[in-house]
Amino acid sequence: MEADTTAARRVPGHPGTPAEKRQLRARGERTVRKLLDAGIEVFSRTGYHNARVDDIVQLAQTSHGTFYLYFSNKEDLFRRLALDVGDELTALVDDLGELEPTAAARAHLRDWLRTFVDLYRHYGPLIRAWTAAEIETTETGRLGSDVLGRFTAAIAERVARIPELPTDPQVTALALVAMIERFSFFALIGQVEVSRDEVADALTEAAWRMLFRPS
Amino acid sequence: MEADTTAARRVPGHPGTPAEKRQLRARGERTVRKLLDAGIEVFSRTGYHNARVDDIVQLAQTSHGTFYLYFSNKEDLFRRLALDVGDELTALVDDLGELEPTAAARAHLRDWLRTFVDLYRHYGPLIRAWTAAEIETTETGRLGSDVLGRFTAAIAERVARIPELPTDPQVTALALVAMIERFSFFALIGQVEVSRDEVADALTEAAWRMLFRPS
Amino acid sequence: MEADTTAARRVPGHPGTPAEKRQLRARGERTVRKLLDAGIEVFSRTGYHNARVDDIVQLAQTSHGTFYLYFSNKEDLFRRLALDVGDELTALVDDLGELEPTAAARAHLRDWLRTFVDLYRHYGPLIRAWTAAEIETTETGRLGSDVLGRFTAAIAERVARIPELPTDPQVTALALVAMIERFSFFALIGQVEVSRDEVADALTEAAWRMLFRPS
Amino acid sequence: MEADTTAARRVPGHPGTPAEKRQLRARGERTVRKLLDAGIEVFSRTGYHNARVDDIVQLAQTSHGTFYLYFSNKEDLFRRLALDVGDELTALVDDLGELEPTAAARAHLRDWLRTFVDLYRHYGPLIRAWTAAEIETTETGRLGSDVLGRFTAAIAERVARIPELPTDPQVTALALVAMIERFSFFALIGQVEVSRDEVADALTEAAWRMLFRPS
DNA sequence: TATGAATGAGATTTCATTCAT
DNA sequence: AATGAATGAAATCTCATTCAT
Repeated sequence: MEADTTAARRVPGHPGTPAEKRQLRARGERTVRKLLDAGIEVFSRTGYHNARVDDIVQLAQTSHGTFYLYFSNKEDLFRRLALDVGDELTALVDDLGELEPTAAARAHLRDWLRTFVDLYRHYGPLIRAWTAAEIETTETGRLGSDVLGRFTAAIAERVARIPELPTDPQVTALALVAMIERFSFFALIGQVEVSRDEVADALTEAAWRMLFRPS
Repeated sequence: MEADTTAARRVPGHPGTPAEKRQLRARGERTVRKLLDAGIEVFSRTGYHNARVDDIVQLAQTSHGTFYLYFSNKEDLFRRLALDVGDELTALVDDLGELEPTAAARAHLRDWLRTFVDLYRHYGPLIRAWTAAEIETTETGRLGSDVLGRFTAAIAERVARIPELPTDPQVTALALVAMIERFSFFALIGQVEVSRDEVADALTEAAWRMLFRPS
Repeated sequence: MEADTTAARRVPGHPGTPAEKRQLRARGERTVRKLLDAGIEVFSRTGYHNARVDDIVQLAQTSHGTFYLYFSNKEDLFRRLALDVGDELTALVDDLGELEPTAAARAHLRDWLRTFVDLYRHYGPLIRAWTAAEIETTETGRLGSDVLGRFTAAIAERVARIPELPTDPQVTALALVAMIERFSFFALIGQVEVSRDEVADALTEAAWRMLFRPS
Repeated sequence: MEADTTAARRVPGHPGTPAEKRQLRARGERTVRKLLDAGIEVFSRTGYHNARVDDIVQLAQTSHGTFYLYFSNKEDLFRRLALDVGDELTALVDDLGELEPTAAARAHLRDWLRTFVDLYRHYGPLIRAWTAAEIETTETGRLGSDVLGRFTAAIAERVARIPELPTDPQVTALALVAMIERFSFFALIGQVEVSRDEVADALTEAAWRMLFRPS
């Protein structure tokens, strides 16, 4: 088992060292990845509070000790996942095009919503955990609000450029986000029997009606 | 002095056994009421999972023993509250008038949404706990889905009577409910700074736009 | 900090799940052993019902947590001990020689009864707990009956080979076992002041009289 | 509700008073009787420790308050029952005739054992609870030992009058009692399938063999 | 880097007993 | 004489986190 390592050390000079170190680092990274994935899975299945470190560790096929080697506690793991989601959502919002009453813009919105629904399928449970607001009212709780706030703000910015919209862009954006998030959730838990595309279509239609008068 | 408490000892009180079985006198009823109210308050403040029976009991100014006299555990209390909410929501939905493109209907909807927002302010934490899906995926969890399903169905029924609406009434209703519920939530937790009436107005506007073309 | 402990939350650890599942290392095994020994000691001193997990844990010099790492509850520990006793009794019964009206056989029986009395001194409290029938009328309760049944059956088999015995071997064997067990018990709790050897002698004499006519 | 009482008080002089008092006393006695009977039943079913005051009270169709009106606690009820058993056993032992190697004496013994088995059927669980020695090592615990001691002593007295018995009468008597008690128990719980009379016959035969050489 | 074992604070739950009517 | 309600001490049990190897 140690044979390879020994062999590597035989190589004279530094060349071998980095490689070996990189090897170890790779292993650690793999472990972290396994834990994060397990975290998503377990949080999804049971929610933040019912998730036990033990469940995560078992699914990741590691030990408690290892868990605390990489994360300072359960919330820490959650926070890292939340940051990931935040990044994804931020990236996503950048892809959102202009909101104009054109067929092209509408098609673009539909595609964008499809991506959102996919994202929600993967990370939804985390997003819900934020909004469930049951997490200790600390940093992590605010983190969720912040991400959601930025997400909404970015949309509001687009909404603001729509002429002749009587309502406050902030409020309209929030109504949109609310609908999109919750509808995705309902679709996810099977409250309504629809495919990913149908969800996106329905949301597109609803959003379009809210934003634009018919020509 | 006597205290054998093997867990397996008795069938672990199917939730609800205690209080539903016995015929309560006035005093008992008062106590149950106090506990239920304390439950709402505590669940609101800290969420379902962070709520400890101890908190509820303290707020209700009774003892642990008394709590378990009437409820078999925390979830049991929650279930009873959830049933109440279900009743209130069902009652509310009956008050929803026809959805027609008239000023009167619109005013009625706005009033109705105000009532909803008030209700949400009182019971919101419970509703969220349902949807957070963090409660054991048992009876109680389904209870939430059921109530929400009935609520949505009732709205769908009204929506179906609107002529010339291109989208599926079920889906439209769900989009509406999603928006209403989540927007109320965002408003409640202060994600957006708006009064009860402003929330109702915004929701009315958004809903109206989704449902009706301008004359 | 995290401490949601709704009882219903997990299937309440079928007794035995913990320790039987995991592969124990030396240290773990030592701990289990300490707990089992402490269990015998505490059950002996105070009886099954008065024994608190706390007592066992203290005597074993471990913590509550550790106890529940290996046993799902008090009854689980008891069950494991009962299985041990069952094994010992089964092994003992194999050592019982033929029952013949010879001096050698009688001497052998006396020795055998001495061993039994020793065993009873060690495990008696457990055996009594079975028969006290105070333990939940479940698996564990039946366990006792089973072991006792096998024990009696093995003796009955020997008895059946005695010629000219007018009574039913089964019944005779049970009468013997009844006498042996209960007399040991009386001796143990000091109902009668006799040494281990005196108990064995008395039982031998009584048994011999029941089984054989004088030559 | 107070009407009758008032009416009774109208009757001049004492005549009415006693009758009324006697009435009340009778009611109280009936309640005590109900509680004692319920005690036997519940102790029999579940043993001393698992018996909850609540079970007894429910079976007796009274309330907690009433229970503590007549008994100072659970042990008190048990003690009163134990005293009853003691009385019965003492009475029974007086009926035991001489132990002589005659057919008449043997027949008498068999009848006596039948009575014992009947008694055991009714009070056995209490007797076992004594001997389980799990009751707080107080007065009540000793009570059981005492009764059993007297019972054994009375038998030892008869045994002592048997000529040519090589073993100590005390020890022999105890062996007899041990066998009788435990065998009855085994029969009671169905360890062996025998009728009351068969139990008595088997015990008679075994006892006789222990006490007398064949003529 | 990894791990199984151990810990103990904190939550839940039971039930004998007392209280007020 | 009777009762339903309330109590709280004491027990059980869980699980996030630390430790020793």
